Amino acid sequence: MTTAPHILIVDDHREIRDLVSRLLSKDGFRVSAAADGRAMHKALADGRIDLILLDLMLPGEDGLSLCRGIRNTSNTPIIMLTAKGDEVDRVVGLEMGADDYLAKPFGGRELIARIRAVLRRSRMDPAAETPENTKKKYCFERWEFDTEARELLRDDGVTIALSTGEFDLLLALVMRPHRVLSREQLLDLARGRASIPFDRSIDTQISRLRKKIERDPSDPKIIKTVWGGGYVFTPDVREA
Amino acid sequence: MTTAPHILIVDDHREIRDLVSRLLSKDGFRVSAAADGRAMHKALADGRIDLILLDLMLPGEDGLSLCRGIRNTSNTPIIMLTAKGDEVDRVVGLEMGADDYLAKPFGGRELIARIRAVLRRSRMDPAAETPENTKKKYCFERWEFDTEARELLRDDGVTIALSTGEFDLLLALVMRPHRVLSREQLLDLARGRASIPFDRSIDTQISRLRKKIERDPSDPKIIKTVWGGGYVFTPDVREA
DNA sequence: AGGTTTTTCCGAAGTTTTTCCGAAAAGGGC
DNA sequence: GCCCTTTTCGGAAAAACTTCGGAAAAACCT
Repeated sequence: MTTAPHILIVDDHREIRDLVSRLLSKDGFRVSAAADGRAMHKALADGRIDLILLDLMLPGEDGLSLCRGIRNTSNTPIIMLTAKGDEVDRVVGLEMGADDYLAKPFGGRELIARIRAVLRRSRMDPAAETPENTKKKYCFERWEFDTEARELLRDDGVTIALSTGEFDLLLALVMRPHRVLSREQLLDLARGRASIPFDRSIDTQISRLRKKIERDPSDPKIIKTVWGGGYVFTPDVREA
Repeated sequence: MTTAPHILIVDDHREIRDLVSRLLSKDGFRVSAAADGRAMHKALADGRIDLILLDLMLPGEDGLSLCRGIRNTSNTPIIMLTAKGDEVDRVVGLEMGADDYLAKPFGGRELIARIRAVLRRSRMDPAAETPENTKKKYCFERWEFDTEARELLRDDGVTIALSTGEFDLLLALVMRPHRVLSREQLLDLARGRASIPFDRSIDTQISRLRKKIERDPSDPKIIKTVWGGGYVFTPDVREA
């Protein structure tokens, strides 16, 4: 994140606008406020807005309609705010193109958590431009891990091919050396999914990775097991 | 969560405290109670609290101010309790960092539902980085305790691996140096569970920890025994 | 089909808890 | 202070419990 995200709060109640503004600025966001659709469009035209908090109930043109309007011209993330946790509203809101939905009253921390989540998703979405892909090669021990060719090159010239899963897992590990990563974290980092109760797929994958990179897979030196914790990538990593 | 969440009720009325305590224990929660801010801070320091029920009106420092204070040092979820459903209070409460808000009188069902909801949310909060977790390393005596790699590094370069239990226990101690901690507290802090009558598991764990970090495990200098009291972590701890 | 990934399964390995007993510390009477 | 009793602690050993590794089979994906 290079600069603080700019959030636009659209709500006709002054207290809510003030409250949210204070909450968000205190957390380091830049904030603008608008009381109605007109003001919102003006704010959108004026500056780069990273996310819109949009009240469902607004005088004049309501939130749903504004939401649809915004979606026609941009895909700025939108979080809908609504007075009651009405399920129908939620479905409609998400259909209209909102990215998330929050019922009032909401805790400040929840609001911020949701904003972060939506921003994270929206930033990842346009694919490609993650820091993970910018680096080309990682060196550790006797290996050179080429993320472009998606293969491992040993110092004696031997090349080892990696499957997609092996590649993703190794990348997740190599980017976070010396840190214990739980299976859950690894699953999230390497596969982007949550774990189910008795998920052993990470173990299997680790096992296959070890067979490829460890000198003695039964006594691993590179990827160590932390009993009850997860796995650690222990060597120092040199980026190239 | 593997064990029952520990809830702290802060209210100056004895009846409320007792009522809520009974209500929550019956539902399987572990409960502590505090009558004022002082007692609250003590309870927070003494054990692992998963959620705080905080009355808005308290003698001495009021709930809002306490809430803000807590937020400065941790992000333990807070549910505010208030005598009247006053809108202003709620706005202020949420701004101060409360996660939810409940007007008295409230039903037991509702209280428990709200608690569950807040706990669920806080558990999946991706930004659940408490100040405790942000700290990476603790130094004491000849040791550097790396909480990310989950290992101990001695000044002569030797590294010692720690099991989950040893790690949790050492972390609980290191975060509270110079304080006598009872077995019960340690069990709560390190394992998040209550103790059973003749529980010696903490003793055994301490013994194993001593073998790893004490120069002479039979004459411990770092983790000292307080006869009839518990254990103290005596060295100064430097956070890094 | 062919390679890859996930799930299942169970023995192996590692950890934690409980049990148990002798040792050490406090308390009390003399 | 000294001896005896009671309580608490340390740590070895055993038991109980969890987690891990890896083979094999099933599912998945093109």
